[in-house]
Amino acid sequence: MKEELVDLLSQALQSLADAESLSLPDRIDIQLERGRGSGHGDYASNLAMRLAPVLRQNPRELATRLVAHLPVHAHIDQVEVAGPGFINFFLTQDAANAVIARIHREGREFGRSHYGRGQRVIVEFVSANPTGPLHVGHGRGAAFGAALADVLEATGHAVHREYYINDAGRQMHILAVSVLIRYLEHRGETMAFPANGYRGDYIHGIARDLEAEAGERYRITAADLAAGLPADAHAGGDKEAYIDALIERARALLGESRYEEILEAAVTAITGDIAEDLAAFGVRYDRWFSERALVRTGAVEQALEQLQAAGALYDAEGARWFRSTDYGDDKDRVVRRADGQTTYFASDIAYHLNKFERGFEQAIDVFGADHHGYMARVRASLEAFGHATDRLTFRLVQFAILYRGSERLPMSTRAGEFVTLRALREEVGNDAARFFYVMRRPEQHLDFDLELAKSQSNDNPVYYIQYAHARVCSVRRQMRERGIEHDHDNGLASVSRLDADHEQALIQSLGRYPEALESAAGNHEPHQLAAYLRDLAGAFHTYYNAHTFLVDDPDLRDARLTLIEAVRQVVRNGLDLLGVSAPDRM
RNA sequence: GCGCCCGUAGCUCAGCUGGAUAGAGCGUCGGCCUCCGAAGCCGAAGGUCGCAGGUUCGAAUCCUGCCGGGCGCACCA
Repeated sequence: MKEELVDLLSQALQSLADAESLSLPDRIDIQLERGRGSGHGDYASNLAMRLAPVLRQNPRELATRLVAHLPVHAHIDQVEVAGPGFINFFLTQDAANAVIARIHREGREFGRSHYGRGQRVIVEFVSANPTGPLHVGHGRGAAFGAALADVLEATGHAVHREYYINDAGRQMHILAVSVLIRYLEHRGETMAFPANGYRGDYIHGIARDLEAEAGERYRITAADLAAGLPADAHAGGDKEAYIDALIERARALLGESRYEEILEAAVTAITGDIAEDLAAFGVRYDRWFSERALVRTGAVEQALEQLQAAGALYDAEGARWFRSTDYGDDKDRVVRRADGQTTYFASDIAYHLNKFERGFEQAIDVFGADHHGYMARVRASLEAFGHATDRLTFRLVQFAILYRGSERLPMSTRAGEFVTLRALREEVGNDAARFFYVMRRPEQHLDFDLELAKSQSNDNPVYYIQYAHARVCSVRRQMRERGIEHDHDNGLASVSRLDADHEQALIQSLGRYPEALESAAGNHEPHQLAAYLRDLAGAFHTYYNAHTFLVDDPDLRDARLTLIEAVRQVVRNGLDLLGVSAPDRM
């Protein structure tokens, strides 16, 4: 409908220009927006106001003459010039009602579009380091990324969901020795735990599994392991130096292959745990992309060579640097350390290059807000490769702060007292968690109140929407109990009976769904969909309270039942994209 | 110090990429179940859109500068 109106306006404009021999600007962007209720029509255009200064004319008069040149259209009931020069379109009731039939015809497909024109887009999200279970902060990235991917897919993008596993580098070694020490403890050795180690309970679990599988295979004595190490932090030393020495010592004592086994076991266990957690949260991926694999295949070296060839690298202070300041970064970045190791950033460069080499036209990175410093440097590297930087979009997801009522819950990873995503899901359920995570703009800090998410009360927005769905189902059950038949075809034929204000408002709301979805996708803002669903549910509940559906008049009754079934369908379609269930009863 | 994000009702937030009287929920106050689920509905009170400039027909929205808050600024990942 929107497109048709744009078309009509441009015809009118042409016709007016011909009649008055006006010289129009080359490009005219005709904008149409939804009238926001109160008497401004279904659609409004500001065309006359935008054109008035260019043509040196009064906007209202211009609008009036434009309207006079508008072709007649069956779906337009009335056109009005209002305010400073808006052209307001009022659609006929038939045109508005047509959406009901369309919803029933398209069912689960209703709202889906080709807006994205099949564009290949890769969405990378969560990508938490495999050093421990996901915590509540990651949960937001998961829910947001999943909803964004689904929304993009629904609007005609070819979406690929990917998790980048940072399974290379120093932190993996810290993980390995953390597991090793717990393992040795279980075997009766005693040794102070490194200040810089991972002390979460899950480390014990991995150590125990390792023990069950391999028995004494990794047994070394604590005394051997501790021999010649510098002082750790609690002994007044440097925790970084200590743990690095510990890693070297462990590798030497165990030998490279046994050491690698421990590391492998630890990474596999944690990655598996993360994957299981996400799957249970309804978050699925097309691929888990390993950083180590990237290093192993030489992709990192290749990327560096390409940068070298482009003259973007230089050596200084014993290390090799990427001249990212040439591309807008604050400072240049090390890609190869003085010890010869490539950095995490070097892998990241190769990884992003790889995304485009795989043929994705758009890459979207969903990052935690604490990673915002990366945007400039990653973008810089792509620019150095000659890729258009607008092909890479970052979405920063702010932290979720947990509350229990008014009490703020502390969260810290290293200390091991963090709240896991799993614990959150168990406490409030997947539906509430998924919805709460995406109901706010991602840039907005999220206050996540556990009590509120759990409460089955009217201040919980998840239930409000789900309840709309359940209520329709309930009406259906009631109908059967009373032995009433719903003649769906008659309902469709009788939609003109839906002339009450509440019904028209509800129909209008239903008609907005495809646009809401498109806007959520286009702006990468799934929360718009959440907000839309709340509005739709609100319009439905209002209608429910104002009118009885199961009336004696069969035409009216069928029409109303057909209408609320359409509501049920749209609520369900929308919730589905957000990963929230649409229960038949609650 | 530099960079990114955020300041909208008492609280938590929308505001659709500049439009016509700034909207929800919670909370407060007052109403609605012999009627399809009250997990609901109706009404009232509550705002200088952080502050100051600028851009233009028009600014919560765009630009600049301040003020306040969060988060980053490693040859860690």
